[in-house]
Amino acid sequence: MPKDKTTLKLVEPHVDAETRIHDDHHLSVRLWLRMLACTNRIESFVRQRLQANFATTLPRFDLMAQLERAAHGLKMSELSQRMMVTGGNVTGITDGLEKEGLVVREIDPADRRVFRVRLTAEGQRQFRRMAAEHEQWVIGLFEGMSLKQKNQLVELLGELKRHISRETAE
Amino acid sequence: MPKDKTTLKLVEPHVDAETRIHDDHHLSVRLWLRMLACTNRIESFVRQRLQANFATTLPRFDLMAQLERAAHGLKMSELSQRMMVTGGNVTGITDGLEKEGLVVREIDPADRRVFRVRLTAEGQRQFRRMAAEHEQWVIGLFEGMSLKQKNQLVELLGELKRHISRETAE
DNA sequence: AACGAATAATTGACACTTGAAGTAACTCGC
DNA sequence: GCGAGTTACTTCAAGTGTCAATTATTCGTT
Repeated sequence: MPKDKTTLKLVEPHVDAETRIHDDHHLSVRLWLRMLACTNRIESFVRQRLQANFATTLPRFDLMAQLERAAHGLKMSELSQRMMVTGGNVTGITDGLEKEGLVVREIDPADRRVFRVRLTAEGQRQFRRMAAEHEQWVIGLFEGMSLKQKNQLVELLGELKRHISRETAE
Repeated sequence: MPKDKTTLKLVEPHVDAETRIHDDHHLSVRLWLRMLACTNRIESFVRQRLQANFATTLPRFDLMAQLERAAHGLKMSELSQRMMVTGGNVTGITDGLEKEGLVVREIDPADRRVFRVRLTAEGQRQFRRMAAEHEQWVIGLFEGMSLKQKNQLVELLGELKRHISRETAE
């Protein structure tokens, strides 16, 4: 596990992934890099807060978030799908959380290949504390946007997501 | 380096980071997770294409992209800023690219602490081939969106980026 | 000129991620 | 019931990423 203390210094905001753009680039590329820049900023902010306030990481938080709403736990493969990462990855993250007593692997009597992963009581407790703060961070980051702007963004991104799904489905 | 061949199988599109959302979540959190889902899809698409078509990776591509527009090369620290990653990271990626003869470290006579990193001729050639394709991939992914929608998104994300910069600047 | 502080880059420890290869368990058709 | 193919999970190597500590150099003050 990493350290408890983090400086929270963010990268210089004046120069970033988007700064490279010039007029000769196409709109789509500019859009993509701007989206990437926003996402990276938010993500790195959340990572640093999780590290500083809870000594944990985004993947761990993400895994616990998936489990929190699954009353009967999730299979490793379900976790892998929902987190959009490979199975080998889930194994490692689950190992870590299990070692700290935050989740457990339970054997599925119906199919002995399967593990059902569940939050422990302690895991529940910890996750709820983190989730509450996490929500406040996100709300804070989007605070400058009006309700209308946020709704527009949700709409447009929903549209984008549909198109991308088609494009990347082969 | 990983293998040349990639299956290009993307994660099942039916279940992803956003699927966890329910009505009781706040708009900002929903917005954030939707943005993250879009970005992750695009990023993983681009990664897989870079791997499959050029046997390279996104960080390498990113580093070369920074250098391409810098006639006199960039210092390691400048690369670090523009790529929004730490210095130690840049050292490693540069090592790899240098070993493959795509970039060179040149000593700065004015300040002997500094390396100026430049693309080699071979690096230039390779990058230009990759960049051309990369642009087509991105254009393809955003193809379903109208010009108006794309412009709206660029605008809204620009707004968001400004707000985030303020929030995360401490 | 010499000292201390600041800066540039590297290194090492650790975490996350992927893709490929391996093991165990299940399913289906015969 | 048995063999082939599939599925669930783990393991491994290589790359990416962070932070903290180290080394080398430069700058600013005295």
